[in-house]
Amino acid sequence: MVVEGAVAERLLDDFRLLLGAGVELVGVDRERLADPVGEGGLGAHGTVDDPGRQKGLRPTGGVGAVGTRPVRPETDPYRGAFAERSRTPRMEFAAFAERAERLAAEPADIETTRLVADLLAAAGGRGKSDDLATVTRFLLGRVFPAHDTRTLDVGPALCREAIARAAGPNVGAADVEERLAEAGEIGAVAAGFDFGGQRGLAAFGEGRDRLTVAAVDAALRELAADAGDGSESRKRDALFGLFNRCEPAEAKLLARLVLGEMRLGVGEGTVRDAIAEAFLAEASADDGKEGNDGDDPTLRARDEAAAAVERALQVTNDYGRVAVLARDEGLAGLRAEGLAVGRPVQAMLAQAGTATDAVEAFGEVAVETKFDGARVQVHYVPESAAEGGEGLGPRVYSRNMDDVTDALPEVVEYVEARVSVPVILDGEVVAVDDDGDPLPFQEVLRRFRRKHDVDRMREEVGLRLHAFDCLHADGEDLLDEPLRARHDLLVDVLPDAAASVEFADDPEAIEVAEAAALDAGHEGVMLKNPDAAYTPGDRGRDWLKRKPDVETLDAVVVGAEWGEGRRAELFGTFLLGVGAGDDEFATIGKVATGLTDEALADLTERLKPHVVSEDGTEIEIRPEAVLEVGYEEIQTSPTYSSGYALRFPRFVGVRDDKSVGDADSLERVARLAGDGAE
DNA sequence: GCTGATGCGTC
DNA sequence: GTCGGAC
DNA sequence: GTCCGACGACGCATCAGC
Repeated sequence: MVVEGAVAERLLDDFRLLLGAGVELVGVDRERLADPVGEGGLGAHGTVDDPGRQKGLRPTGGVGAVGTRPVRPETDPYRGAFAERSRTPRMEFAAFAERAERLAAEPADIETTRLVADLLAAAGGRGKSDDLATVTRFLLGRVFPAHDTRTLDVGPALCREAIARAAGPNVGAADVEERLAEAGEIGAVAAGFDFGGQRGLAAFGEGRDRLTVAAVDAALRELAADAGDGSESRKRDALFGLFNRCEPAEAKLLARLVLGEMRLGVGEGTVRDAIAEAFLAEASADDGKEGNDGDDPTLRARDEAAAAVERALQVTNDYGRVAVLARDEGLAGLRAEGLAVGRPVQAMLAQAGTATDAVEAFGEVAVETKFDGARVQVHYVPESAAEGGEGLGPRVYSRNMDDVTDALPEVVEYVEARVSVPVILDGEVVAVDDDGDPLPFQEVLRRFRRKHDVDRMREEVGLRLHAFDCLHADGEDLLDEPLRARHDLLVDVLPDAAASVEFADDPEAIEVAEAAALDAGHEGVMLKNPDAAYTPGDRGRDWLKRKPDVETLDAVVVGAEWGEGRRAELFGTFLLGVGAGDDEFATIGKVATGLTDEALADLTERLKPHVVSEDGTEIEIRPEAVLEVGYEEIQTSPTYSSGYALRFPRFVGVRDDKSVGDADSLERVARLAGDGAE
């Protein structure tokens, strides 16, 4: 184990604190001591959550801060919760790993939810420990909640190196890579080495050096906070130290955790339901007396509990926090987590659908332009509208709730100039040229998360906000209002600038609108239910997105990569080329989706004999097979030799009727890229 | 100071 | 983002 | 319907290494 100076210092502090506080050493559960001493005290204190250590702003709201009161980005509602961390037994990382194994092995949804609920209950029995938030996030492969700017900055490469080091002097990064190719999954690779488990630091506390969930969490938070010169090797050291203390099952979980790929078959939906099941069961039971199958009160209560958890997640986007809230404050506490200006909400999402689908489902359809940009949410409390307090300058959040305000001064100015009441707006930021015409999505990317030279780039690529929804206006929360009403209010708060909507009740009219949108250079149209509420985070049927049917290209397979996970035994990706004369092929991208298991197996078998060379993950394949590949758009590419790449490539079929010479040519691709018409 | 590798987040 | 598979 | 995982391209930020 490597203990950095700061950690060591804190360890000592921690110990002094314990003694200084007059904690009785006699008769104290030995586990209470084993934690701060044996494992280095990494997780035994609240300092890791010190807001001062954060890289960026963490704009949040106080509990129940509904209405127009701005929430200062500087406040941190987590502080209180973590300040009271108890020094009580912690869940061992091995125990978590063991339960994770069982989860991964469980195929049935309902049983999975129960297992997760059990795990949450074990991690956070009320008043016993505070592993609940951590375990909840870990289950989803996260150390930090989604709405938190911190990142580990540890990816596959660094992880492999750390594993190699922990595996011993005879193991190099290349060996790890080889095993990865074999196993198809980093967790299995990590579990395959003997890292020494708990033997390493047996000197401490009679061999009690087992990793705890809290220790892993704290170590990863330390690691995330590191930056600057030498940080990469320090991160590698830290990770190495952790692996060194891992039994195989723990190593597997740790590797997956740092890469955010838990592969437990447990996602957000499962955790959401499990939180309700674990901590709101009493609420359900209270309501549920007798059962009549039509409207079973037990079921209704369960739905209510799940709904309360869901709503709290929509506004906080922090699974750990919501789990704690559900446990400690129940339904009432969850329901108190309302909308707050200054705290981003999950964005409402759309499914694919056609004009006919929309008309059939909604009758009258709200038709909007689908812009090819980046989704943003704008929160603003004008100085003049702040009740007594200060206003909140416009804050702009990405779909993932990252604060992107600084990169988008146009949006800030635009909103400041027009809006005079507190608002939460939903919209899309698009890149535009000097005439205001839309530019390709790639141009948006050049601006979106930029930190440097924002003003200079502004001259080159302009941005424009198209606001299309309003979640809060002048003290009123609008989530439950129908789209129609929300749009009316949007027009009220942004008089000359709200994105336009037109209403249509037949598919032909919608198609006309779609053609007009495409003609103007946009991506397609959104078809929305005018009577639907705004359901954050939901990809339901109330919003449909309609884009032109995919175009296809016949391309030659010139390479492949081995798959991971369920595709470990197969090629998972195919490198594509188009004819560039003289039996040469210029690469134009890779395709990996759209293949059924069967098609993938067939292609793998068929192409294996044509493998020319294998270099790490890269496999070169003799041009032999032609694939029909669908795509959304042809982009210019700095990566591929053709100079072009396909956006959203997907496998459509094998063109057995075509030889490689009949595949599409670079010439044709260039023509298609030119103006979309041949 | 520059370049390439790596990681992250947008679609 | 897209898509297939499992439930 | 919903959830989950196995994957695509791009551009910016950051760090290592020259």
